[in-house]
This record gives sequence, C-alpha cells and structure tokens, in this order.
Amino acid sequence: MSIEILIIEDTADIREGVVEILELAGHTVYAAANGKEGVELAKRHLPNIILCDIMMPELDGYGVLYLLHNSPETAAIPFIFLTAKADRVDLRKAMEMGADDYLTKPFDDVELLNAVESRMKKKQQQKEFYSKTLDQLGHLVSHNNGLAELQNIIRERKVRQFKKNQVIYYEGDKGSGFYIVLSGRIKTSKMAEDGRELITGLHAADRYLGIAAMLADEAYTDTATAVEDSQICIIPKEQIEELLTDYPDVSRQFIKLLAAQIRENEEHLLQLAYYSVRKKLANGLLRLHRQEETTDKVIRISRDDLAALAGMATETVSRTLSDFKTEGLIDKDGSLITVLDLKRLEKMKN
Amino acid sequence: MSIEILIIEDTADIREGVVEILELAGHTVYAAANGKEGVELAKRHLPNIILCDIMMPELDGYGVLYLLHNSPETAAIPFIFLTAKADRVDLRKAMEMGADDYLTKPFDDVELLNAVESRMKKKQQQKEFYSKTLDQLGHLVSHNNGLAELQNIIRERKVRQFKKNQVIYYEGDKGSGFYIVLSGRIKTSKMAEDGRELITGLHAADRYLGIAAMLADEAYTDTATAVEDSQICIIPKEQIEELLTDYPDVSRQFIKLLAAQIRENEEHLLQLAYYSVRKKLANGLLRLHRQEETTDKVIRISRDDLAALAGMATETVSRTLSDFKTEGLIDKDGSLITVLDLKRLEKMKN
DNA sequence: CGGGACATTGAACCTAGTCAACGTCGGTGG
DNA sequence: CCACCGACGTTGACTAGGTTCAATGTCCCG
Repeated sequence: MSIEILIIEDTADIREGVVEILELAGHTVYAAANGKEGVELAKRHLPNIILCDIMMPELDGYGVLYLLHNSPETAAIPFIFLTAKADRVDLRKAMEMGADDYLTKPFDDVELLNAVESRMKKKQQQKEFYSKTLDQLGHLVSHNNGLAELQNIIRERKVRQFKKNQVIYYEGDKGSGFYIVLSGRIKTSKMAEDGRELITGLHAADRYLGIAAMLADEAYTDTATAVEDSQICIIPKEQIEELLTDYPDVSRQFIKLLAAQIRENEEHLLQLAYYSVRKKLANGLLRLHRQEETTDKVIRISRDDLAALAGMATETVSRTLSDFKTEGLIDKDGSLITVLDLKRLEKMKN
Repeated sequence: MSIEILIIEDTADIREGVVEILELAGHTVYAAANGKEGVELAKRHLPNIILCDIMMPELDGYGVLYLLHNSPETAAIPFIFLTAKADRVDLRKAMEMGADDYLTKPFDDVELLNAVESRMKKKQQQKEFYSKTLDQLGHLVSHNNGLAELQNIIRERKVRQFKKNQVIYYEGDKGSGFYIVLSGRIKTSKMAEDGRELITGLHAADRYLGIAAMLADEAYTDTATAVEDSQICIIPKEQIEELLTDYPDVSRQFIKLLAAQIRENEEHLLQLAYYSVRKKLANGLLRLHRQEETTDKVIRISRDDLAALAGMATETVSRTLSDFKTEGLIDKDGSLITVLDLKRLEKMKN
C-alpha cells in the first residue's frame, strides 16, 4: 500500500533529505517549505500522515497543527512533529495540542521510517478497534435511506485522540462539523467573567457534540474539553449538509437531539435557580451515576468538575460529600464516589 | 354564507328548540346530546361555532372546552356557553378557560341569533385585522417552496384569544402543534417542587412557542401562560409534519430556532449559577428592554414575574430596583420601569 | 524524597431569602 | 358614595446557607 506523506519543513537540506528517503521507501511525498504552503497542500491532498517542523517563520508548527485540527477533513490525519530541541516544555505543549508523535532532529533514515510506519500501524489498529464501536452506533440507523447514508459517513471514521484536559473546541469558534464521542468523557462548559466555570453537559461514549452550532451555522456556545483521554469521531459539516437537504429523516433525528438538549437545559435551569446545595449536588451525582457504565457504577470525577457541574464552590462540594457519606448516602475515596442509597438521593429535600 | 353550528346540550327540549331556530335562520346545525358526542362531532365537522351547555352528566361543558382547545384544529372555533345559573363564579371560570361568550338560559330566539351572529362578526373582524399582522410574518418566508407553503398554513389563521393569566399549555401536555404570538406577551415557566416559579422564556409578538415539544413528539417541558391579553395563532402538528418531510428548508428554519433557544438557555444557566442578584436583575431588565417595542421602551412587568425571570425572591427584586433607582440606572413607578442608563446596566459588576 | 495537584476542614463573613408589617391602588358591594 | 377587600409593592429585622480565605492533609509522579 502506498502511503501519501506531507512534509512541512523550512530548512531545504532536511526537507529534501526526508523526501528522498520516503520516496525511496515507495511512498508519495508532498513537500512544503513553510506553514502556509503546508496547510494548503494538506487540505488539497489529504495525505495519510503529516510531518511538520515546529520552528518555522510566519506560521509555525503549532499554528499548522491548530489549523488542520480545526478543519474536520484534516483533523484526523496523524501528525508528527520534527523538532531540533530536545526541550521537554516544547514537546509537552505539542503533545497537549494533539500531535501524535515527534522526532528529534537530527534523525536517521531508520528512525524516520519507523516513526511513519508505527504511526500508520497504530492508526490502522485504532480503525479496526473502533469499527466495532462505530458499527454499534445504532441510534441513527434505520432501514431508511438517509440514516443509512449517515451511517456510511460515520463509518469513514475520522477518529482523533484527545488527551485529558485537551480542548476540542472553544466557545466562539465557528461550528465546522460535529463530533461523536467514542470513548472517554467530554465536558462542555461556559466560563463566567470572573473565571468560574459551569459545566453545561457531560458526554460519554456514543454521545454527540456541537450539533446545535453546526446546524445553526453559528459559533459554539460553549467550550468542549476532554475530562479524560478520549477518542472522538469527527464528522465534517459538508457531508451532513447534503444529507439534510436530501433526507428528511436525518433532520428529524437531529431535531430530536436538540429538543432533548433543551429539555435537559431547562431542568438544569430550575435547579440552579432554586435548589439548595444539597439537592443540586444530589442531582449532579445522580446524573453522573446514570451515565457511568462500568459494572460497579463508581463515579470518577474531580471535586472541581463536580462543583462546576452543580454550580457551587469546590469547598462546599467537599463538605457536602462528607455529610452525604456520614449519612450513608454515598461512599467516597479520593475522587471515586459510589452511590449507596439511590432512593434517598433522589428524594433529597431542598 | 351558510354557517355550520354545533349545539351540545343534554336537555332534549332546549336542544331541539335551538336546532329549530338556527335551521330556520338558514344555518347548518349539528346536535349532540352529551359532551363526548359533542367532541366527536366537533372534530369530525369542524363547525364555525359551538354552543355548549355547562352542566351535563359525564363530560361537562368545561371538559368539552378543554378537550377542544387542546386540539389545534378545533382550538380556534368560537365557543359559547349555555348556562342556566346566572352564577358569576361559574361564568368567570368559563371565561377564564377561554370561552368566547355565554348565554344565560332561558334565552329567546333573538338573543340566540344575536349571540351567534355577533360572535361570527367579531371573528371576521379579527381575521381581517390579523391578516395584516400575519402577512408581515416574513421570518419564515423566502422564495423557496416549503417556506411559502408554511406561510400558506399560517395564513389560515386559526387565531385564539387568551386573557391575562390564562394558560396556553401545561408542562406535561403532549405537544400537538405550535403557536405564534400575534400580540400580547406569553411566558413559559417551570415550577419547582416548592411552588416557586422560574420563567424560561418571554415571548412577545412574532415569536414561536412549543416548537421543541412538537418536533420531538414529546410533552411540553414548561407551562405557557399569557402575561397580558394575547392573540395566538395555532398551527396544528399534522400540517407541519408534511412540510417537514417534503421541504428541507422548513426543517432548517426550525433547527435554527431550536439552536437559538439552546444558546439563550445556556447563557441563562451561567447567570443563575454564578451571578449576583444585582447582575441577574440587570440582565433581566436588559432582556425585557430589548423586547419592548413601544416607542418609549417602558417595561411593564409585575415584581413577581421579574423575580421568577431572574430566579430570586420578590422582596429582593423590590429592594434592588430601589437601589437601581437611587443610582440613576432606572426610573420606576409601580410596575412600570424605564431604563435610563443602558451602558451601566450592561456593565454591571458581579 | 520533594513538589504539585487535589481534597479536607475551620472560621469569618456576607449575600439574599424569609417573615412580618405597612402602604397604595383599584374594584366591588353595601 | 364610602368602606372594605384583595392584589401588589415597599421596607425593616433577622438569619440561614454558602462563599471565601487560609491552613493542613493526602496522594501520586518524577
């Protein structure tokens, strides 16, 4: 199988060296001498893998990565950084931004080819692993044409990894597609002026993200962040656009998702307005409990996130959880919480 | 023009008398001897006007009115109660439920014919008056087929009057259509367990109600009540249903409305979670100010509603408004509030 | 073993809710 | 026509519930 590779590197020596090696290995190679050109080539050719220098004039490697990741059709392409420094800080930043791997210059032929191949192999494994998950996505599937089409799109599986605390999109970004959570957990949150955070939604496997923004053709109203390492399937907007005009059943399905979200939000609204801390926390726990799909239903969440979810101070969460424990409602150990008495939690007085 | 009239009355004497008079006047008359039969006939024939006794075995007049008003295709049919008692309490209840008129038994031929005719005339006037308003509804209209179709449906103008504090639908009712506010103001609200109310939306002229519930085929998530006397156009679900499957542009339009609602709700969430009373109230006022379309932009709302809108106690609203007044932000006189310093209200610190 | 992230606990403070009394206006009935 | 009632708004006093600040404890990772 021939692999298409894009190399973005401003130093001619290195760039030409890499091209030569990869072409000798039988791959198709596109070369760009700067970031801007790199992004253009990436969008035009949609290569199977991208190698990119960090330090470049004008648009640096981070910028390239950012741009490509924000565009659905290029978001899932494996991205390897080439870096001269063995500087840890830079690398950490790179990996946090979602790079898949890195190569420290100078590197030899073997290192280069290994990196490319191992990344392609991982990608392949990932595909196989998640084809199961994706095939299970029965929600949107029926015997109907449009939904079958949608499933096909989902099958193309542009999967991208997000590490803990990595941001998937920011409030204010233009919605350019939507996302399906395959594994892990994603929170969507809004920031108050003083920096306090309110979690508007928690999305575990099989849940959808960013639908409203995409369909309304507006900017995202909240910021999506990975709570733990997660895999996310990215569906570009253009592909959905056609479906919406051709198949009414698809729009109906989306409308239901939106309506469900409105329902949830309104319930949340009422809680924040009038419920006591105890009740808000109880409801928050129940919400998490319902989502938790591990056998023993243990909830794993930081106090900070729990506070942001229920709209209160972290210290208050700590205190109230301690109360709940002495009352025998829950058990807790660090950031692990087990619901013991569901009934009583549900009936929590105000 | 021949008018189709339905008479629902359990006493055979009266019923037959009425039928005779009306038929002599050249109208088509359907007669039902009890409430259940009456509802069936109404749905089958969709008469131009309904006369209905209050006191009947099994399903009484209130029940008939309730059922017919909850069904979009019959909701806008003028409804006249026939009542033996001159009892005010009963009548008040009837009018509050949305009856258009009443006749106290015994009534003579002239009274009966007058009541029918004057009601039909009013209905006609209403139609003419609102045909203007409805024609202005340019929002959903484009050169596109589906939206033109939608406009046609809206033109059929099933207009219904709601008096102050009358309920349009209750939380939990099945969504059987959606509503367009023609004049007046409607609030949608949710009730906390302890009875406190949170207003989730305020809808003035040209706004839509109950879209989410209708499209998702679920129950309403909140209760809609008229804040002042209002006119509302009712669109039955069945008619929309076809449009949705045939014309994608219509669904797109609805999707945008839903997305806008999500946007608004999320903003509201953040406010309720972390904002101070001063800031919440300031935002509430701004929201109202924006909607107010009278020239001088005077806001008219009760303290209770304002409190339910911002999610706080009425007394606190009173106090804070007084503060705002001494600070020169607003002017107030009873339930009339004028925004004086928009800038400072917007910049209100937390 | 040290440092940082996260959790817990204590104490002081303060915001906003509750309860209660009073004022005002408009409508209704005697 | 006036008196009364109820709905609505205002103001005061009190207090509970939660936030904030600060100190200390605990766990995990390099």
